Amino acid sequence: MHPLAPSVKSQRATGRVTLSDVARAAGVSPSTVSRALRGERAVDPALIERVVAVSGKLGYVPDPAARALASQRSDHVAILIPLLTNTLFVDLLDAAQKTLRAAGFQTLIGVTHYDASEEEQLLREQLLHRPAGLLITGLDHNPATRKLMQHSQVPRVHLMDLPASDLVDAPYCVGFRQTEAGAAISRHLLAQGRRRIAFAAAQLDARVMQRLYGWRIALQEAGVYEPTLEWLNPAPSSLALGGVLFEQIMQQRPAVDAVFFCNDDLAQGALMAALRLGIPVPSRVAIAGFNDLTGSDQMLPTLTTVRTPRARIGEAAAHMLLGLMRGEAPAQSQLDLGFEIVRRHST
Amino acid sequence: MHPLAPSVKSQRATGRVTLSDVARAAGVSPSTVSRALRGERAVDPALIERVVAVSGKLGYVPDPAARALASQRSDHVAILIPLLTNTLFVDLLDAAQKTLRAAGFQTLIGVTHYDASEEEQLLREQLLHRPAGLLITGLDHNPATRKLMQHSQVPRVHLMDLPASDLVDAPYCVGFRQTEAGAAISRHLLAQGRRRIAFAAAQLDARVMQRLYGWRIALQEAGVYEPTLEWLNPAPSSLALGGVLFEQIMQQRPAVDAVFFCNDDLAQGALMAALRLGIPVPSRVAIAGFNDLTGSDQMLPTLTTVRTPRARIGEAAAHMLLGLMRGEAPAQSQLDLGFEIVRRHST
DNA sequence: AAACGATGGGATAGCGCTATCCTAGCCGCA
DNA sequence: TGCGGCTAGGATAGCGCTATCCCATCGTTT
Repeated sequence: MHPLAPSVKSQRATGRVTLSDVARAAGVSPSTVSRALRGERAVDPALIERVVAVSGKLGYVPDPAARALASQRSDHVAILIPLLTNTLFVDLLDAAQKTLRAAGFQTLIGVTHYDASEEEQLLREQLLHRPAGLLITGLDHNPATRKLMQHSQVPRVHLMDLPASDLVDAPYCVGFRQTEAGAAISRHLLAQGRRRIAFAAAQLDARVMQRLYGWRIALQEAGVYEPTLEWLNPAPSSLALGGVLFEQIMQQRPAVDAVFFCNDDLAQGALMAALRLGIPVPSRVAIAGFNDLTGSDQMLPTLTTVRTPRARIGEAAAHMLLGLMRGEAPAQSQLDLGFEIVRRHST
Repeated sequence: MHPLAPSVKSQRATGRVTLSDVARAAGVSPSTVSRALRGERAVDPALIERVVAVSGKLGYVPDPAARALASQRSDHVAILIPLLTNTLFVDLLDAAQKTLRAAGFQTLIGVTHYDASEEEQLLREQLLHRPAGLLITGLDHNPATRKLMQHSQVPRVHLMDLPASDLVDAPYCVGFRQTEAGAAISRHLLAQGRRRIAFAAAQLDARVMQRLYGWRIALQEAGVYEPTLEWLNPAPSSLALGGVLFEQIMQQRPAVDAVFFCNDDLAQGALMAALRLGIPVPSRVAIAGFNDLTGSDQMLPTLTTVRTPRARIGEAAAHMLLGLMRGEAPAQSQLDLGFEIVRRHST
């Protein structure tokens, strides 16, 4: 064989098929292969075809580490969510991950456990990998976290939450109006003739507080607002806690004729407690939840709740992020996907 | 300033503090910094101290991409689990992730949705990133997946499952004996005087089938095994399906006096269905579940089940993997963490 | 006709590390 | 005294890409 026509496969120590191997086999320069494969700049269509064919034949797969090192940008997308035990976030995550994977991105998942400093630490670790994008739950973050995001210049989309008003420098976000949803379900209870409507919540994150505000607004509008009907517990949300809260409310405020729980797991726990205690729902007291989680349609009675479009939020946010990563400006920086009152038998 | 004593910070285009910067500032070679920081080979303790101090002062953080490219090994650990909607796997994941993070590893999570070819595809994508280790659920994988694992030489630990017998070439795994657990809960039902015990299952993965075998063994031992009492449904497991299965069983086999559901969500759905249908539990029929998931202690009646040590499995598997990645051989290649029958009021 | 920008290709210098080889110094031993 | 083996540091060649600069070839303009 002619010395200037080496064999197709290089004899690298690692045995990996590299971009140079493809270039040599296709008879073009590495630059051209790189450009052809990434669709960067203009490349002769015939060359693109040849390069693609050759790289397929050789089984060439780009090395993410080399790419990240050279371009200062990886194929990772960082995702920060509070919990994995709330199926809400799992649905969100699943949808986002699916969309991102299809576009060739790997997701780095960070679970903050509703802890701002853990969030900061996780973000810091994720940013080391120079993620191409960031999906982060909520809009409230500690100053260090905000600074990290600002400084890193990584395209990002916030999930679940929308800013109160249309600020000029508001970040990109996809979600729905938590306050309105809280008000809507409260108005539903009011429409059922309920007047002493309690609000019970745990895990008092920003979104829960917005639901509280919505409840307040609806009750104030109806002239039945009473501050002592707020049951706020900072502990993590759970079925058991829902039962406890419900029992407390019934004991301390027997006149309450409806309870709006900020999350379905609490409401489900309350329904179980009602069964246990023999308190008829909804005749004696109506119960409403939030999120329409798994099992809410299986309760006895079935649970009236607010269906939140978390899967669609995950997908839409991922799409918006993909656009941002390509350098496109999204049609709108805030995407409101709404919510839906699901009327069942508990109200 | 003397030309041979350049300023501490190099003027890289990226502005990043690099290992060379640290080396220059500490007056040693890059090799020494690299070794000192990684604890590789023997380095003079005084030098280590100096290097650590300097790198701290400069705010040096190693670049994972450069490291991965040079060493052919990243700081990622790939994790493959079937679902995120089953809290079982969430607990597993949370524990594993926590342990791995503490050791400086990033986790790449892949959700297979119980699909062998999706598992293969996910693994393929994850292997591109040259993970330092792999945690994978179960022991049953398609040939391509097995080949990928074999060929990649990535240290790995299998989760939840243990091989039937102590094979010589069995992979490392941490879990418990699913068959024994299935037999144990069945024996518990037998001990309660139940004789017509049905087995109801969905999402028929390998572990569910092992529980079925356990149930068969226990019932055969007691001489009450009957093949027609097996209710196997390949659909995904859910509360709703549990209710449907329970109703079918009660309708078609009214003499059944106990049902062992392969997962708690099915059992919970059955309990709700029983309430709805007015079928007294456990007096008319006992109900047992598996995994002791969230809410099982809140049911009416509370659900007897098998508590599985998934958090401990996640943690132990992560520790075992950390050892393997350091090149250590674990004390035992199979770690059985057992299970526990939780007797509550449904049996 | 000369000058010009636009187009599409190639050459090459890094990106920031680790792995490998090399070497100076030291000890122990014959 | 000499020599071999060990120890602990340095020098340097990659790892596999991308970004940048450069250049030849066009077609277009004044």
